[in-house]
Parts: sequence; structure tokens; C-alpha cells
Amino acid sequence: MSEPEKIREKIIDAAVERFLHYGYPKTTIAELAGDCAMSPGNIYRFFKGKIDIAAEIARREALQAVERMEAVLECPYRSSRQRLEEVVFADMRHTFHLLENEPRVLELAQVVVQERPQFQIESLRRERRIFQRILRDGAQTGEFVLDNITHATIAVHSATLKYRYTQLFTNQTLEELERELCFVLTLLVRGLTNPASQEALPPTEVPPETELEQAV
Amino acid sequence: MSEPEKIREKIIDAAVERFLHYGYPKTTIAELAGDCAMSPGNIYRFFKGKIDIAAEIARREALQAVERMEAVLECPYRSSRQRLEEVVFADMRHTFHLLENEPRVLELAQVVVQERPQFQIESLRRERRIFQRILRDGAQTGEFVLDNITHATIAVHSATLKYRYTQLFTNQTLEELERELCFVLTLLVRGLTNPASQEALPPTEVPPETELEQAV
DNA sequence: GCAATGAATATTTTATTGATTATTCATAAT
DNA sequence: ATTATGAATAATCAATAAAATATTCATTGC
Repeated sequence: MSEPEKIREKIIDAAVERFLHYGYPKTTIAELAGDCAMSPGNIYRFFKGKIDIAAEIARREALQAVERMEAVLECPYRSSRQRLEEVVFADMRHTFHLLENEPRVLELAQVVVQERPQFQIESLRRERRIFQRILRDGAQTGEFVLDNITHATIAVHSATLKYRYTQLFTNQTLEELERELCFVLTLLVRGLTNPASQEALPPTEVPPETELEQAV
Repeated sequence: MSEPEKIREKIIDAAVERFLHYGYPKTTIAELAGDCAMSPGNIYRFFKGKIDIAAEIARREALQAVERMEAVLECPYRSSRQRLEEVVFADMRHTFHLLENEPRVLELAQVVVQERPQFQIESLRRERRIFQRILRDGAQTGEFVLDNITHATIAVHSATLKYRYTQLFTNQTLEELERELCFVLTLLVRGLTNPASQEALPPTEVPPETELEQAV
């Protein structure tokens, strides 16, 4: 890692620390500079502005979320149904726990989305690509029967919206949300699945929580 | 209508006028009193407070929404699928046009929900009851096959959340939302429908807009 | 006694100011 | 030439004062 890159990391580390602890608005550039033993002005050689530090942190968080989802995709010996269910549950639980343990993350996300609307659009698009891969694979093996994979992807993605930014819409408990999500997934999976094998399709059950989901 | 009831109506009429035109916060009790040729203090003999006037307006609007939905249910010669699709489309379009023509409605709704959280909970419950009736009827005729009607209702209701408070979540155009909603409904309907008749299930198409939906 | 008033009070909103903070940039150090 | 500084400036925020408004209630008129 080059020297400037190292300094960028140092700034980001300090910013994560302070943003999560005191919040974005209460953190000053002077404080970040102090943490990094440099002058305020020098921060601007590494980031265009304060919001760009937050945006970079959010970007990394979003990329990690995609990586976690991709990890689920790699799990062997799983049906497409299981993959879909695990991805949605894992994402919901991760977000829920994250906001529970680090409430400032919500504020940080809101600030970034407010100033950089494109950020949200791209995050949604990345999520959708994951879904698309699951559906495509499921269609290939014959587990799913889909007229149009893109349309089905949009459908699944929209139908599970509530469970991705949960704390923005409701103040339901995680347990309530999990039960609800089972009902939604049961229905969606029935709609995706080959009619021939639908008779034997049991309802979705709340999957056990993995360690990954609890990490912060 | 009794005299006090007439006066209440007069106050509500004046409030609707001003809330939609100038917004809730910019409307003063003194102005409403002036409109009704009475003193500010007298308003309080008919409403406990300013917010209660807004709540009453919102309550009526919500009841009208349910009535519109029930009107769709009464339409004869329609499958449960058609009823479900029409109800969701009609509600989305109505809300969309309403907020397009009367942007202040959003603010009004937010104020009421903020001060009276119970309002939203009850509105959602009423909506859900409509869905439940459609699914129950569909199950009775054999068009739908449902293990558990309540669970399926929750699923359909949650999965279509995005299309009921649309302008809160996205700034997509109505046309985009309509296309998306078709994909969602296609999938949901497949999941609800008797597997035996699924082969012949065409995708949902954007239904023609009725006059009712455009009214403001 | 009941309906209504409008002045009095409590609350909320708005405007103003001063202080803080983000950002820039001329200058200095390496 | 490159990196960094920190004082200068512009933008934002917080605190306060002033104004407007919601709500109450003692009083008035019927």
C-alpha cells in the first residue's frame, strides 16, 4: 500500500471511530486531523470534502454486504430456494443488528443518500444482481420456471423491500419480521417454482442464525 | 344533520381548503375561525386541537380509500386474481395522482402519523382486511390454494408495500411503477394459484385506468 | 343554562446573532 | 517539486430573543 493510501486509511479509521461514536455532524474535520496528527487543511488532499469520507465508508459497507451475499451463493449443496431465502434473511438480520448495535449508521446512511442519491441506486442495483444470479441458476437447473428472469428478479427484489431497510418502515421486532418474511418467501418461492414440484413445497421456516450475521 | 355536526363540517371544509393550499403548519386556527365566522376559541368546542382536525380529514380519506377498494370487490364477473390486481393498481394510482395533484397531502399524512401512530396501524389493518377477503373468496372457489389465508394475506400485503406509499420510497414515474407492479403481481398470483391451472397463467398486464382513480 | 367570545397564557415558530466548523489557499518546510 | 501548514474565508450551526400561534378560560350575550 502506497504512503498516500495508508494515510487515507488512517483518516477513514479515525472517521469510522468518531462517526459511530459521536455521529457525523458532531465530528469535525479538525478532530479527524488531530487523530491523524495532521492539520485540517491536509485532510483535503485525501478527500474532496467531509461528505466524501462518509461516502467512502458507506461504499465499503455496501461492498461488504454484497460480499456476504456472494458468500451465501457459493455455499454448496443448496437449492436455489435455500440460497434465496438465506440471502434475504442474512441481509435483513445483518442490517437489523447493525442498526441495533450502531444506531449512528442510520444517520450516516441518510446523510450519504441525501447528498449522493446515486449511492442508493447503485446499492440497489448490486443487490438485484445477486438476486438475478440466484434466479438464473434456479431456472437453469429447472428448479424455477421463469418466463423472464429480469422481470422475476425485479418482482422478488421489490416484494422484499420491506425487509432490507426495515427500521425505516416499522418498529417491529426482529422476531416479527422473521415470521412475516417466511410468509412472503413461501409465496414468492411457490410462484417461482416449477408447478410440477409445487405440491411438495413446504412453507419457508426461519433459518438458524449464522455467526456472520451477528458481526459488527 | 344536527347543528353542531354542520359546524364541524364547515370547519373541516375550511381546513381541507387551507391545508391543501397553504399546508398544515401555515394554517392558523384564527384563519379557520375567520373562514367560519367564529372566534378561535369556539373551534375548540368542536375539535380538541388543531391536530384533531387533520386527523379527522385523514380518517375520512382513509375510509374513502377502503370504500373504493370495496367497490372493486363488488364488481361481478371477475376472478379473484382480477380483483387483487385491480385493488392494488387502483390504490397505487389513486395515491400517486393524489400526491401529484395535491402534494400537501403527504405533509398532512406525515403530521398525523407522527402525532397519532395508531392511525397508520389501523389504516394498514383495514387494507389488509380487504386483501384477506379477496384471498378467502379465491380459496373458497378453488382459484387459489392457500395453506393459511392469514399468512398469505400478510405476504401479499408486505410484498406490495412499495406500491402503496410509493412517493415515500422512490421517485419513479407511474409508468415505471406500473410495469414493476405487473411483475410482482404475476409472481404473487402464480404463488397463490392452484398449481393445476398455473400452466395457463398469463403475466399480469397493466389494467386500463378507470375514472375513479383520477378523481381528486 | 348554553353558545360564543376574545383577552390571557403557554407553546411553537421564526429571525437574529454570535460561535463553530468546513474549506481554501498563500506560505513554509522538506 | 512535493507535502504540509494554519490563518483567512465562507458556510453552517446553536443560542437567544422576538413574534406568532395554539389553547384555555373568565366573561358576555342570548
